[in-house]
Amino acid sequence: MTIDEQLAYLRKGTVEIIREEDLRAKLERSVVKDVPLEIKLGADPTSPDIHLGHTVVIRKLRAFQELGHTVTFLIGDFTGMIGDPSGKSATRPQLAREEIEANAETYKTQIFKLLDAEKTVIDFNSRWMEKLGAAGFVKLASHVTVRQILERDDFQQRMAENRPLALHEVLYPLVMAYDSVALHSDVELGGTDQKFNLLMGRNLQREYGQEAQVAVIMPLLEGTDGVQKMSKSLGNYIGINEPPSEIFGKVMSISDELMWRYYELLTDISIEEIARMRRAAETGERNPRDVKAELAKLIITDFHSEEAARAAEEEFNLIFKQKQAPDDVEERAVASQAWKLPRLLVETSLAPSMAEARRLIEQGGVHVDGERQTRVDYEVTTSVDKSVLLQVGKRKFLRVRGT
RNA sequence: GCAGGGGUGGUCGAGUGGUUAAUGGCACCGGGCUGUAAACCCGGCGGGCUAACGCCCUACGUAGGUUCGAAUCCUACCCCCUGCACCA
Repeated sequence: MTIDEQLAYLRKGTVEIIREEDLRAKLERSVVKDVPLEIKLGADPTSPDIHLGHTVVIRKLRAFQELGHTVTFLIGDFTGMIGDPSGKSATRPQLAREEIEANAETYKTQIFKLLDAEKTVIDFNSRWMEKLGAAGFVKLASHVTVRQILERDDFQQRMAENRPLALHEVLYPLVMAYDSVALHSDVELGGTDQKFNLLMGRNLQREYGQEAQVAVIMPLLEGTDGVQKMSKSLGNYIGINEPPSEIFGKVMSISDELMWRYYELLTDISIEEIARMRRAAETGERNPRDVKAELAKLIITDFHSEEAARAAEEEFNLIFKQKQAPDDVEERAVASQAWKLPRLLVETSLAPSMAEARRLIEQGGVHVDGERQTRVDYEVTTSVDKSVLLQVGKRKFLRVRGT
């Protein structure tokens, strides 16, 4: 690829590249000197469950990797010990060394579904932060003024709105920036929420006499609700470790508008091709539903396999097109007896409480052997000989058999 | 420490002695319409017992108190936020 082609490839999906001229220069130099660029991506060690939102930037990391550059997946175990600045919840307990190791392993198995394990460096920022010591830290802090730090938008807002801003939160960007210095990072990737931190890295690198890194800023992926950013705490996420059928279902229920966004940020399909598909769907040439199913399969293929994707689609069609129960419903053993339906639902955890179970039944959300049951005094007799199929809502199935 | 403001259900936020399990929004759950789209519409949304009427328990920072009756009044305590702080 020519430099221009590389730039175009790297630009796909980005919100901003600061600065693109710098990136071009770095790419050119890399070719001339035959030295790969150092690409950095920081990760929080406290929640190693990766969802699709995280994969947006990981995919971009892969793009750099494909072009032959060195990518470092930096686990912020030191910053993690301080705590997340944006969360106002109680300070997180310090992670033990073993927990961090365990989380790192979890990260690896997940990110290597997208990245080339052979060419990915996993590092920890405690490696240099711990060596720094208090004196070193103070010295580090002297490179940045309070005014510079307070320029950060969310800091300003919090000051203006009289909301709390803890001192350590102010130090957070400083540590992140120092990571770039320690790694001699050429490019750092991050979401739009990281813009300030990435720029701080540039500033600090200059302070330390290094060439400033390029900040490649990716959008924050909207969650399944299509409005707020995808996050675990908002419950609008699709985890990459979720079972294929789960991913399929979640993707199918996103809005059509959001589907295009997912195509752009979560697949390798080109912008032009996506535009074509969109026209086809809007003119009725293709059913948007089918386009969405394609997307679901592509995503599942990334994290599971093509077969798993096909199987998930089949199961989905069985349940929702033919309104049948899937083939492989989990079977649970319960005592052989006559059960009051609400009691049975609670016993099998299909409902969290008796009150909730009654509600579900009365509202028509419960089927027994395919028959809707709306009476809370309905009785189900379980025995060893035959299993009974319970369905709660549209998607929860369970077979019970007496012991 | 001092001054002021504040702590209500998953969340935001009403409520300042009684029909308040606590208005309303959001989130969530079930149903309907569909392509399980989205949007929209209907219903629900602390828990236990009951086929049901209904009964009971728990809940408005914590602990006491006043009262026939308290989320609402009083006392103490805890926590959070903002401001003050030096020279004087």
